[in-house]
Amino acid sequence: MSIDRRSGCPINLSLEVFGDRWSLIILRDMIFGGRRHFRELLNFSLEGIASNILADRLKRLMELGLLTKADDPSHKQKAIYSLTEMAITLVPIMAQLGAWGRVWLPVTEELSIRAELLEKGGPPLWDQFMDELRHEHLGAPSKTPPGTPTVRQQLRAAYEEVVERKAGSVTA
Amino acid sequence: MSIDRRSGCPINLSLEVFGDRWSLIILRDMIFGGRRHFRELLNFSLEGIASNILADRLKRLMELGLLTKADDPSHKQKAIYSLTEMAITLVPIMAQLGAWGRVWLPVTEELSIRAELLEKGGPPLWDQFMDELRHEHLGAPSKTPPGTPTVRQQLRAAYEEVVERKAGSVTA
DNA sequence: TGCAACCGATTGCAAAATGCAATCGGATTG
DNA sequence: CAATCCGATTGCATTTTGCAATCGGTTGCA
Repeated sequence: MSIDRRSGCPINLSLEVFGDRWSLIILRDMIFGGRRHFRELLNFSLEGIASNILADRLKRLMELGLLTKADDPSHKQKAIYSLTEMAITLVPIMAQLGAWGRVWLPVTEELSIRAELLEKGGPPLWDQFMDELRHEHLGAPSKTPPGTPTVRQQLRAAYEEVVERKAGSVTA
Repeated sequence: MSIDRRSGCPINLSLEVFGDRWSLIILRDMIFGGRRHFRELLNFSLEGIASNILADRLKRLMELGLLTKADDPSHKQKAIYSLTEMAITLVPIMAQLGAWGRVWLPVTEELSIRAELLEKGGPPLWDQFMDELRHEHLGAPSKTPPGTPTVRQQLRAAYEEVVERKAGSVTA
């Protein structure tokens, strides 16, 4: 697939890649949620994506060079989707989108804590995260010293802490 | 208008605001192109937006709080569209989108020079630009010392320099 | 060996969004 | 007073979206 080419403007071309309601959501779930399989993306989707749309977008994202697909050696039917470098470098865009949404839109606390952390961490944290994604998806050597919590672990821990605190304040 | 609320995730909510092919294009033309009138947005649109879609998106962006509309005192039929603070703070997102598109997509040189400048300038330049937009659209006092070229002037000059150079290299 | 659960999709269909072309009534300009 | 410009609106065909059901094959378990 090649994109429309309405114009050669970088913002326009970026919009032609993910100027729809689902492409960036799928990439978000892969990047921040660590999803790698079709069913994970389908069943754990917060927004309730339909299977035909998911299939269509995965295909499109592969054709555009943002994802690759490989067989899962442990299961003859399973496919493993991986982010390409092109998709991994979306992290700063995701961070800015999250930061903006957190300020201006009716976000929930538990779903925005990750955006807050990512914003506070700034470019150094984004770089560390991208490095981890390269390790996870491209097999690149990891630069983070062993024992250090990964960015995704930090984000997950913060999320769970909020969920727990909110649950506690109701029952306590 | 209130958005769909598929989920309270900031990235999802941001996508519900401008996860379509035109909303961000219109905002881009207002932010970087300085467009304020319906006809300017319609006739100078690189991507060729249709008038019904433009009308629909302007209405939607107003309902979402990204734009305001006012009468043009010089012409009883003219409406002046202004960016709100909510829209002005999209500048970092625009910059990141431009930077990413410039790397990964088939941009043209003259249309990506502005993205390059914005990327090189980084957050300090974005802040200066947002300050100018606040002055232009919200009537805020300008912090930039008089005599300093505005960011939009710098971007425009760079664009025209490329266009001129490319035209020269053909005829020379 | 049988069967339920799971795998990545595909199909059919209705509803909504998109995009194009023509046109609206009023305001302004020459 | 005619041509042009103003911000839209209308009609209509095409495309995209989203939901629900289902596909053929694989796997895990009794």
